[in-house]
Amino acid sequence: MSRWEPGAQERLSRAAMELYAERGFDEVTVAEIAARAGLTERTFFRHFGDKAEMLFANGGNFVAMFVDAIAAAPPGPPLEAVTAGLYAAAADFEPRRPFVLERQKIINSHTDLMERELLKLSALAEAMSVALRDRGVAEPAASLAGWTGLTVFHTSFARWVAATDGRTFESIITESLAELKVVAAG
Amino acid sequence: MSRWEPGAQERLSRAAMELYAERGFDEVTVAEIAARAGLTERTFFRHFGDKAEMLFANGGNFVAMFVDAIAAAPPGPPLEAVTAGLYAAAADFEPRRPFVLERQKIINSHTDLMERELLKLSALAEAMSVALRDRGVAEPAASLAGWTGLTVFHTSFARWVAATDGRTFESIITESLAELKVVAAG
DNA sequence: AGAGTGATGTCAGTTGCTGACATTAATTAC
DNA sequence: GTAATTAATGTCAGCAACTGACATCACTCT
Repeated sequence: MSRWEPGAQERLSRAAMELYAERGFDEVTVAEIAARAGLTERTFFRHFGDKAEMLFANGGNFVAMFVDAIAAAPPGPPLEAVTAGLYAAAADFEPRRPFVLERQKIINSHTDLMERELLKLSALAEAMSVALRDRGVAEPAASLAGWTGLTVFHTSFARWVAATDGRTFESIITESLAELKVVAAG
Repeated sequence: MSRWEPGAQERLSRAAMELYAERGFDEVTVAEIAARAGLTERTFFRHFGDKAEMLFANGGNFVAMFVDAIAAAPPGPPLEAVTAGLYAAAADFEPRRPFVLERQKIINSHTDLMERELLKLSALAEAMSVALRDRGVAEPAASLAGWTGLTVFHTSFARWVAATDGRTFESIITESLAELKVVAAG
């Protein structure tokens, strides 16, 4: 037993998600989030660097999924290793669809949050590029493949979020990859 | 003759660039920028939406260059229209290299500025996608080509900025495009 | 028992940013 | 030619994000 209710970070996350969904990101103050979590504004900033960060706090796992899949992929062309990462992500997202949609609705409704998301996505592209270089892929191929992976992920994700027909993320990625090869061939 | 010195926006831009370069983005207050420009903090925010925006204020022209080049490109595969946009941008950047490098140094030194830059770049990718759809390119090919254009631009730009051997932006783009085709072929 | 640790609270302060209203040269309306 | 309007700026008051310094106190280690 500790002096305070445990799980402060979790409570802050929940409170923030609820309030953002109820009233919109910039209609909610940090003090309100903290109050609903039974904590103080100052404590909020000890757990999250800023007001937006809580929506991206588990970004490390996200990147690791891609990187691990790339590292574990059998030898072959870089885009195939990246593809392994894409499928790993799709498998992770698919069962969490309701949560992911809710979160994305919040993000898409506010520019600051979109900025932050793009920063995280660019970090993903760079991490994939590094993972490819670790497999011996030279520049500029590694960076191009990393960013191409991001292109496929990002456009496929948008289609998956918008889909109303229950299509799987995986099938959208498969289609996008095929289409990309046609487009890139010029 | 008007009541005040003309060119307030220009003065604010210059003052900000100087101060950001001298002391770093977040060591400079808006009040200081305004004072150096002979204006008031309140006036600063009438010209620029926020402290970062001045570094991206001419982003409209930038996007327009790509979009116009895509619209004007002869009929052909989408990636060739995008390529026309890339070369147009390279021609625009090349003679302004010293300024571009200085600006990029500031941006790369601060996360908030990188976020904003990525937002502008994603707007570029979306604008290119729209321009391609206007030429009759279907989805998802249009989005994939637009974001692939961004991939080539962004990675080539980074190499051009880092280059110490005086290589031209155009030659880097040509090389990146060739490499991209190899990578995407899988 | 005493010392130390770690998560939280308290408080005061800076700064980005906004709304409401005032000012006044230049312009336009009559 | 005077009056009304406009446009760019100034003044002032205030909110909310974020930070640093220091206090608290259950728990743990020695």
